[in-house]
Amino acid sequence: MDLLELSEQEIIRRESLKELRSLGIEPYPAALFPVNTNTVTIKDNYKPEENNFQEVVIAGRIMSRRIMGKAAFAELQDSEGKIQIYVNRDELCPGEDKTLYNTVFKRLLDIGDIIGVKGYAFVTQVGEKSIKVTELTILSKSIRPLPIVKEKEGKVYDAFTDPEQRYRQRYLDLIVNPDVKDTFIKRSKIINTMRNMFNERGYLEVETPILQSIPGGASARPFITHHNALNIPLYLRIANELYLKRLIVGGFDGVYEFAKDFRNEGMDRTHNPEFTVMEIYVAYKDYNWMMDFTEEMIERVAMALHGTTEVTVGDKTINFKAPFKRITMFDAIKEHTNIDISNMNEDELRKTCKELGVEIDDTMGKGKLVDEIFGEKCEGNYIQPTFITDYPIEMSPLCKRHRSNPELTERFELMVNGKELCNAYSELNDPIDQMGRFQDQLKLSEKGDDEAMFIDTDFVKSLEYAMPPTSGMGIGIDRLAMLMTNSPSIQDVLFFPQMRPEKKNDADSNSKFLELGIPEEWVSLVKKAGFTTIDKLKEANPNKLHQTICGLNKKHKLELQNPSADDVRAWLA
RNA sequence: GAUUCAGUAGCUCAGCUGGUAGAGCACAUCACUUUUAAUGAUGGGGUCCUGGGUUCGAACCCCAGCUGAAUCACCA
Repeated sequence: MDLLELSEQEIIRRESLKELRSLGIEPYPAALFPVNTNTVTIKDNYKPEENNFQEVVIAGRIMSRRIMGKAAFAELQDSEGKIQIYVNRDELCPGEDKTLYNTVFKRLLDIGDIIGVKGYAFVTQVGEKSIKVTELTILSKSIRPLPIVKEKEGKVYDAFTDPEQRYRQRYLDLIVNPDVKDTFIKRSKIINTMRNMFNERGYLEVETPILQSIPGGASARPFITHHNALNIPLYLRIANELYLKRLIVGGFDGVYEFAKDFRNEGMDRTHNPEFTVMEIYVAYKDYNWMMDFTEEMIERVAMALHGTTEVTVGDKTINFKAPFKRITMFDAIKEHTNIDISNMNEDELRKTCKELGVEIDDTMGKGKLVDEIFGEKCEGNYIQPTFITDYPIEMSPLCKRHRSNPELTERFELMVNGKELCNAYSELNDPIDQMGRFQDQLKLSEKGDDEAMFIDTDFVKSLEYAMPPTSGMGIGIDRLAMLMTNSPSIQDVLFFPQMRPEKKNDADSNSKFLELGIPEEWVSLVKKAGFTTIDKLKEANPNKLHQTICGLNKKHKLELQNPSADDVRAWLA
């Protein structure tokens, strides 16, 4: 790294690093550090009258410092929280040599450094539980300044808020914005709660292929890649449904997977190109059973996270207490439009869409028309958890026909806060019907629907060996996490949301500058002056370049022998 | 994809009608033994996102681009 590319603060920290080493202190020691407790345990359990926590060893990052002469306070942050430490010169350095306090602690350490301390708990005059430090070890020196966030009485000053920096440098976000950590701890708890419930019931957690030669199980545009050895295209999965159902054919009674799926579509507040879905399939069940199972699961998640079924989401309170409201799709449309579409044919549906002002196009079949009406007129109204049931058959090519109406399917979606959260079926296990439905998808595809499903003949073959009656359910984990943590954007529940790559530094390599006869020690100065490429340099005014780089030499006290104006002209010739 | 807004010091942000680049925190030096957004004094720190244009003169006006955000559209 070129010193001239660094800010003043970074240079000072690098010099501190050298000075530490010259004092015989390794800023990145190899040995373990024997931590015996943590900040929050001390804060929660220290009682001065019990005189406990009198030999504590903790480690963490220095988040603030208040130095006054022979005494200093600092805040140490570990994975659990923060605690104040008190460093007194004569307690840290009982002998004659006060270097560790005067030089190392006061001057060479910075906010952001990771240190270990040994000491004992006490309460300061203003009543704050603190650790008096008797030994101090540098564990890792930070050479880049951290964003400084200050806080007083719950009010945050100079918060680190720029979304671009927060997402690109999530580690900084986690260090300085403690609530962020909490969101991800909750996310993990959601998954664990679900996993525990499934395991209690004896269902098996499985893994299925992410690279698939036919991207099946959903309607979406896939990412495509290439396998060199096989010389075939492979797709990143858009769903894992067809593989999990093969496992039910294979004889497992319950299988589930927390899966990353990938869809090559737009990105916005609720869509990331890769996202997490949990899908579960249980043999000998139907979608009515699955509704009971789903509401129990979600209620349990809410209780595990919040200790109550009521969760605040934006300006709304959502109650996840089971049972949830259940309504058929046709009844939902009737409720919100006063129109009964249950007996309409395709032309009548088109007419109805026009009357309702729902935008449609010629590629849409009957199912898609119904879906459009629902999406436009109903979906947003279901704030409290609501099961929408019995979808038209055209929209659900993997779902079993309704037991009492062959135009419909035994399908439900769970709507919460106006958005779809779960999708579930009594799974289609009639292989001949399944093949016919795939062929209908092919027709839709020929009609221009670029999201119609591919035919997976191997999956149909598996059904021909007989799959037990099965119910399956999928739930978007990111969206569930958004609801349960009151996060308005999917980016807030993904550690590393997809971002456009940062623009590249287009500087030419130093060797190209050397070829022009520029001495090595001057190349970085030329770049610092703004001439980062040879092309830019060729257009430079030699006199101005000469003055600029000589100025930089002086300014940064590099004490190089200045080149003559003729030398500079020769570089540009 | 459309529209709007934003990009200035390590961080958060000012910057008037176009006239020498500003503050707080952070950093450096000094003072200070229980502070807590510590304090006081002094000081250093800038590719004003990038590239063009207009102008005697651009952080500011115009054009193009990059990145992000919001709204809408698309999308199980």
